[in-house]
Amino acid sequence: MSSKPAFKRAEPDARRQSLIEACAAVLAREGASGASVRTIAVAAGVSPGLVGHYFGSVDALVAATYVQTGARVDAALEAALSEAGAEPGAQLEAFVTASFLPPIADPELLATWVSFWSLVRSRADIAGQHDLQYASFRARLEVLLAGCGIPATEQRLAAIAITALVDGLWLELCLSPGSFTADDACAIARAQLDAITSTNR
Amino acid sequence: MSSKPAFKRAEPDARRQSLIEACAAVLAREGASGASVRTIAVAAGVSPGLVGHYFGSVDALVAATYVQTGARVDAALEAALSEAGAEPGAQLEAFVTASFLPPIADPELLATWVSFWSLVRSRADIAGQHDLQYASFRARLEVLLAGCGIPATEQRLAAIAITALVDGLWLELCLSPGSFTADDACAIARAQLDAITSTNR
DNA sequence: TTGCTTGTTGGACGATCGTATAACAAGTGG
DNA sequence: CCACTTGTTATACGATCGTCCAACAAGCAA
Repeated sequence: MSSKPAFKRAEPDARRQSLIEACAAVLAREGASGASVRTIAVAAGVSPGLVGHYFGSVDALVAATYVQTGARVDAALEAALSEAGAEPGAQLEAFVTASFLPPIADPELLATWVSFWSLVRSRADIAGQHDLQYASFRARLEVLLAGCGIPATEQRLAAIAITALVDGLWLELCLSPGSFTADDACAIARAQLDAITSTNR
Repeated sequence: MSSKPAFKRAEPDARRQSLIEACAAVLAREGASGASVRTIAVAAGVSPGLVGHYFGSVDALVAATYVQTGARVDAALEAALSEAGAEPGAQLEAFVTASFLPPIADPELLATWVSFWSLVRSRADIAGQHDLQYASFRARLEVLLAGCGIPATEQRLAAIAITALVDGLWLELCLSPGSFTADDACAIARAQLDAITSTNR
């Protein structure tokens, strides 16, 4: 009579990935203060010791979760951009409104992102990752703005404005989902893009 | 030979206020996960037991801190509004750009606010206070927009857009103070207000 | 001064935190 | 079928968490 195995071994990368996903889920559900080793381990269906085994510490796991979440967002943005064709205005619009469409407009992803924001001030590694992420986003925006004919002297402020609007809409869509819809957010973003591009045409 | 008193009694309201201020300071410095009874008590210069005595629990203290912080922001916004004169456009501009001037543009206040955002998803009382705060802000904006001649059908989305931009600029001004200045934020906000009001003139 | 009220302290309590590690077992090569 | 490697579990440890409460003392009234 054979009993089923007590656990199943996994590829190191697969196990790391599942721990990261569990960490993101816990951050979304309970926030940064609820992301304990045991809670994350339960969410991943493993024992608490595995967190230390693969990441060394909880802080490192949270940082790795930020890195991989940022990469996932970047990939989704680039995918939306590549489907927009060659017209610069359409590219910019697709890049911006992608934040309000799947897979980025996922409430769980938004909530996880808010948790990262809350950690920026108290953790240097999270702050560093944050700066990288947002500098990259703004730089990408500036390239797209340049393609739309925005003068170089105005690209920086325009990129900051778009980033702020996207973040603000993303935030409120996460915290008060009842106050407006993703379609509202898209319409608002398109209006701002029109205002920016039409004054320099 | 008289020794100095071991502690000094305070008016209940004054003590409550100092605990709230200490809580806000800790939230700004360490985030929501660092806002423990002992840390807050040390920041306030009192013993840990006083938190339970005045607020019953740490959660209640944090909620009270959100309420009083929101009231402080509201008061500052109204003060900026009352100094703007009677012209509707100037009133709207003053109300919006006040978020990037003292006393609202205080890095510590911004950081405290981000901590509240991070608690919305996991705590019903914080979520309720958040909805009250933002519904009030948007309603105030809609009145000012109406005064500028914005049609009733467009007031809601315009208020959402302005709120999002302000929050986004506020957020990034807090998390990445080096990427742009408060003056940049004011200029961006003014540009958005011009875009909104000029299309309905 | 004396007594009373009560704001305040400081520690006890069990629960949970992060981390480290010994014991176990799954999967593989012989 | 048997070692052997190592992914995995489970537990131990000290620190810190939130809450509670008995004891203390500051300030006022008499």
